[in-house]
Amino acid sequence: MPLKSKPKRRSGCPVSISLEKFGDRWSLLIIRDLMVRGLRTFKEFQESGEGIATNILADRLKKLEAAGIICSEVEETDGRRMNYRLTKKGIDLAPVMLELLIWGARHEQTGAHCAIMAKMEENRAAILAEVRRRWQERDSTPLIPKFGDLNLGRT
Amino acid sequence: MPLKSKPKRRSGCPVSISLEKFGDRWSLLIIRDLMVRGLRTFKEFQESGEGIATNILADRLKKLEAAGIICSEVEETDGRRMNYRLTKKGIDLAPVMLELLIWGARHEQTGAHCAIMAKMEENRAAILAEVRRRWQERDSTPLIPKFGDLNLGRT
DNA sequence: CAACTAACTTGCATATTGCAAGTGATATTT
DNA sequence: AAATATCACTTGCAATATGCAAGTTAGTTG
Repeated sequence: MPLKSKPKRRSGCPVSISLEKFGDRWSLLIIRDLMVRGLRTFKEFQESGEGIATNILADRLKKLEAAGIICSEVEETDGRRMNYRLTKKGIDLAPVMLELLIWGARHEQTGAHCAIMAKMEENRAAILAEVRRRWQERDSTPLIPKFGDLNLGRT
Repeated sequence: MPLKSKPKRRSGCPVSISLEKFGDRWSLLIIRDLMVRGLRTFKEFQESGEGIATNILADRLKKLEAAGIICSEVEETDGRRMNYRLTKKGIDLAPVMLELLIWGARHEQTGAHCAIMAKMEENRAAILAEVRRRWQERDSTPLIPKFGDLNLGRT
């Protein structure tokens, strides 16, 4: 079981240690889906549009849970379904995610609308507050349904 | 030459696209070293303390340059030496880096001092301004020499 | 010009990923 | 109640990426 088999910490730098937890091609996409798209289940992540393989998805969910970034519980109304959710530690990645989003939208060809991005840069604090509110109230209606289509305040 | 051989974009999401550029275990560490540790050359990165292999380092430098995040030029005083430097696009990753640093320091066992981290959280804007100033003025004295040992304002 | 150094390459063993198919535990349908 | 479907994974295997040690090349120093 290749889970925590490599405890060799590269350095004491917080950036380095953070990257050991979620510095790969997939982890942050799962976190994004939990944070702003309202996805909760294995199947939903799988069909999220990024094309992650099921074995990798299972592995990342396991690692993120081991790292205390997400947690999981069986859905009451359906015993097969697992519901994943960000922990406090996980939702605290919101600022990282937001800055990543802003950088990408500014410097790469993306599917995000300029006007919306401008608004996000102006209102970082408001957006972060909204993300945290949704997390706390378990409000899983998507904040950013796919990409570029933000619903914040009045649409 | 495995450089831009995989142009399959996973989705139009800015986060996803950003991760395609530097979402691996090493790229952000190189960027960190350029941004706050004042490292410039291949050898310095290699001896940076994280233990990156030379082939991987060469590959990442090539990719980051291809992505427009860093640039390189031959040192005038020594023709063998290449000097790497962040571009504007690269220095714009400072907010991502800072949030990554803050998250890691808060949620993981790291070598960072609490008092300093508290200060960083309070003064995000000032720190970012300082990082940008150093970049603009090509001031490469390290802002964070190793880890946990910050020099900001008066020591 | 001989020794040295910086920045890479190369070869090869190992680890990680992607893909397709399969499994087992519920749930739903007939 | 039996058959079928769904969900969350596993497994096997080929392809890719990584880690490590040992070159190679070009420029520099003595």
